[in-house]
Amino acid sequence: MLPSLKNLEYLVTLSKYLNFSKAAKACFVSQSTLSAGITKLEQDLDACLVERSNKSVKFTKIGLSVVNQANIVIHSTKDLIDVTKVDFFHSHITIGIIPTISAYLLPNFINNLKVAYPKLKLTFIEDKSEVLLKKIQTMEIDFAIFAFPYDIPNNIETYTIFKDPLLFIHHKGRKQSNVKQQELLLLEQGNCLRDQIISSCKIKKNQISDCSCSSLATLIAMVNMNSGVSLLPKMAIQQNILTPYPDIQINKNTLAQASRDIGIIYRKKNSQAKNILKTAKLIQCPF
Amino acid sequence: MLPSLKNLEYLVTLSKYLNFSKAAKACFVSQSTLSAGITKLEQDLDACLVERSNKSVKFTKIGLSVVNQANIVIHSTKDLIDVTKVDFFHSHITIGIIPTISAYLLPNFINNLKVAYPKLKLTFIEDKSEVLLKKIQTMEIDFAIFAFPYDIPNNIETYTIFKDPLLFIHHKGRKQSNVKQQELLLLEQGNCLRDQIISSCKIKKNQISDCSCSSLATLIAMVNMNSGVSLLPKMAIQQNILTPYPDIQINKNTLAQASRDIGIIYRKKNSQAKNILKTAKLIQCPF
DNA sequence: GATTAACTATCGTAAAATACGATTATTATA
DNA sequence: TATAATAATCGTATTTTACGATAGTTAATC
Repeated sequence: MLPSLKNLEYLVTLSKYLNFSKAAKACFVSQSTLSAGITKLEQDLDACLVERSNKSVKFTKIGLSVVNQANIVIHSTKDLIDVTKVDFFHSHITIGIIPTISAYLLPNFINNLKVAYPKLKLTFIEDKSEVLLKKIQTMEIDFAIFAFPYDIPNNIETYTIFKDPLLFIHHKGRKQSNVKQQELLLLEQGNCLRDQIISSCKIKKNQISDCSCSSLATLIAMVNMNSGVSLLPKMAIQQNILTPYPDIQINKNTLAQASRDIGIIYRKKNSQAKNILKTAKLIQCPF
Repeated sequence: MLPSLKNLEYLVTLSKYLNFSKAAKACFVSQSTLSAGITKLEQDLDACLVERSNKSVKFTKIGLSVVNQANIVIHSTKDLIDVTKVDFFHSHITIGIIPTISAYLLPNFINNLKVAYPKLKLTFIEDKSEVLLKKIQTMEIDFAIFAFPYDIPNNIETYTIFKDPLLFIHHKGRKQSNVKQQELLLLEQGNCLRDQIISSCKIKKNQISDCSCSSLATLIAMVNMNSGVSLLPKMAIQQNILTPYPDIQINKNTLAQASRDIGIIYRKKNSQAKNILKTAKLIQCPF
């Protein structure tokens, strides 16, 4: 039978004092308890560990080996407690982030993290909202930087940090102010920004162009060619994403008040929720 | 608080099955017991280890670390059980032996041991009976090869193997048959053979020579010079110890029936007593 | 939207382990 | 022979552990 840790501790203490009463005192138990513990241990291990007389306590060879091994067991158990005391800010965390945010937020965020929590090790995973959501569920990532609105399951918590306006962009040669049929360029299906633009601006289906882009860069290039109009997150524009395209104009009034929310998601049951929020507070609005 | 080994095993099993009911079955306990065990473990460690839902069991990072460390603890506990299962005949034992026996008995004994128990490692300690007795008490040696009679404390067990006759030796030029005053050469005080000769032969004090020897070799040399007479263990003579001394004669009749007993001593409480006796049975009478 | 199936948590009770204090037993020493 | 030191044992109280039954939760199905 497996020995109990407590009895192993009794044995180790006894090996130091070689006296049941003194060892018992050191273990904060009665002499009879320690005596019974040692006896129990010998039964569990089916071995004679200690030879007692009223004048001396002698450990057998096996007893001494058991003391050595017991020390290993006790120390590795204490290590086990240490393992649980790892501080979040001294550990390694994995953060998900969607591509339409990543480039505009991360540089500053990483910087802030390095300053605030220099021991925190980071891994970023950039993927679509849907994929990140799954990885949150499977605990592959600790939290994800998301854009809302997004349909969030109710075991996931959200925390919004700031509002990111979506600004109307078009070629400077374009004169009309309303969006024509098939004119609105959007990212591909499955990209949350696409859906957010549609819901935020009450877009009609027939206004959306047949052609869709897999990245903002492509989309901007197409607007620059006057293949259509679109909306861009303010944080992207702020990052001078339009500098190479002097022919694109930003119209702050058309489709006004369109916006998405930037924030994080994490599992409601995550025991590190507080620390995750502390971490998320270092995400800065770039404008 | 220190976690219990059992609960650690529950956790490790749970990490394999990721299902409380199945893990419980594998541990041969009820689902409620395993559930309570995991909860208790989390309390003991003051950490969230597992996130349960009706649909899945997920280990937290800390939970996974604890599983790893728990494996170490459990395995080192099982090693501890192995430690107690060390077979006497695969271990290292230390045997005491007195000098007046050593040379005549050991070569054969060691040979027998090597054949019977090839894995048994041996250390021999050669010293006076008194010293060996102390080392038996302190468990420095497992048993000792002794010559009797000897005053043995009653926590020590004796086991006699054979009788070793003590033979009268004298210079061949010597004519008389009784032992004169100051004629009997003996080993120094403290050597058990001295006392055994005195008690076995009812020697009178005035028969003992003033001169005493510290080894049998010296004693024989003195007999060879006709400085006195003495008694020699038969096992020594058998070993051709007298071959270099053709002037010494052995008188088998004088002081006849003088003898010592050869055997072993060991602590009564020694849990390996049976194996010690098995070992001792390989000590052979050399004649 | 009710039902089912697959889960884990919880509750009450029974059994087992553990602890304690007092006592007994042993033995070396004064 | 008495004393002092020490470990074992005994009876009782407490704590822990285990179990079965039940409740509670949630995703999937009808």
